[in-house]
Amino acid sequence: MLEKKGPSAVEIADWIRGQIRRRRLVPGQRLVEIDIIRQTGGSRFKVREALQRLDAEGLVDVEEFRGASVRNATMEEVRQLYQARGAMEGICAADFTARATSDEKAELNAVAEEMELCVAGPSPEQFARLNAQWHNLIMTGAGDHVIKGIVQRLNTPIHHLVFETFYRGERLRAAVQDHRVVVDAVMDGDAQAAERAMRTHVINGLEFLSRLDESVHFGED
Amino acid sequence: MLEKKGPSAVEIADWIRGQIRRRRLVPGQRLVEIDIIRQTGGSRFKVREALQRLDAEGLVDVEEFRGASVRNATMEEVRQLYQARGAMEGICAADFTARATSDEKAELNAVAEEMELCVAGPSPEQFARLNAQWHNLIMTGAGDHVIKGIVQRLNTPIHHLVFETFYRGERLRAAVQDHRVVVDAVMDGDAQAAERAMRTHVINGLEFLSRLDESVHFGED
DNA sequence: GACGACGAAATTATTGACAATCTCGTCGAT
DNA sequence: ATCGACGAGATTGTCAATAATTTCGTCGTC
Repeated sequence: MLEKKGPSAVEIADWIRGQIRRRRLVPGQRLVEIDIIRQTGGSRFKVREALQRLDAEGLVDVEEFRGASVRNATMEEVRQLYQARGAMEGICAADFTARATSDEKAELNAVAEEMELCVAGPSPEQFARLNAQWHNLIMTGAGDHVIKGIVQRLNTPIHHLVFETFYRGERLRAAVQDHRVVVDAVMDGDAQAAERAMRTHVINGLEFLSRLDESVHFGED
Repeated sequence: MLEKKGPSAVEIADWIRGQIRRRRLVPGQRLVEIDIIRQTGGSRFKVREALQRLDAEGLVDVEEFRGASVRNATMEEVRQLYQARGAMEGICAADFTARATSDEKAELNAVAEEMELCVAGPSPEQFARLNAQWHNLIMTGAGDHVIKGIVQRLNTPIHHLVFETFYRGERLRAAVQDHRVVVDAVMDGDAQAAERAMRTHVINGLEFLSRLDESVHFGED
């Protein structure tokens, strides 16, 4: 799976995180050490260290003598993760407005325009890729690398939920409109407005998800 | 050190985190496995798992074949941690306003009043204890346990910095005033105002620290 | 005296064997 | 047929021995 002779604990954790993001590992599923050792080629020490890292992140649950399993986030937990993410990405939007170069702002605008075209095409994967690129551009251009790291860790448990919403055309259209408001504020140099718009955008995603949850309850096991 | 026969990785991590918070372990200092094993009574496995947890938190730096050392936060890192903390505690203040019981609000007010009396007495430890209690009351009463967990993890690298500011009378008086504004907004039921006030309060702490840093540079090694 | 190669000491990483614990199916008594 | 005790298998926890790597002091050469 990994070509190097000895993957580090971080690399193994990344691998497991990737499996969870792709839904190859689903909430509640047990993570048996031996299987991970076989699939990653890591030593037992490294695998257990990786599991502890993920437990510290809140992504898996490690219990004494019972091993690790993928944690199942409750709707309340999801709500708080979205709230936190909205607040932190809001900060980044404000910092981006104040600190990003004009090249970076132009690129942000370009990606937003590409997403506007992508709304029509029925490709959630493409839209999700552009969406991640757009959000990352802002956090990187803002220079808030610490906050970016926090957001990305917070995102893992809700990653598939975000993706889920991209199958709904109404959500795509709303997201594109939200992005436009953010980009406009950035271009105007209005940091406060950019922050508000970004936070609103993320909370909109949460509320869309809540309505979905009420009718479908796809997050249970 | 710990009375139980086998402390878990979480307990060892807590112990190390406590040592760092008390400045018994300072940034740059190396964490030798054998020493931690002797002091905590944990097994080698558990100690290494604990170090990985702390590395995931960003509190220590684990390098291949070189072991762990306490990370040294830059001023820019501190700024981002404060920004994130301010945003998240702001959310909690809003949620507290909307969701806390009147008993909890009364207790918050009581602690704030106790702090006002404590400004005169020259006991930074007592003030710090009350301060932590006040902030925790809000996060707990808001029901935002996930966010509370995030904030507490973010806080560790800057804990001693916060404490440092409590030796300055001007900071104590300013903090007490900030708290008063938050409590008033909570009592008025104005969630938005509570959020703004809380965020301002945390950012004020950061700015006080920045001014301190410019003149003293006590954070270097 | 400065510089670099060498090697001993310290520390971390890996491995295998074994102990402790949990899970789950089976069997027997009522 | 139902319930509980028992035990085999699976999985995790611990320990000790060894390998791999870094660190740092020493020595020799220029």
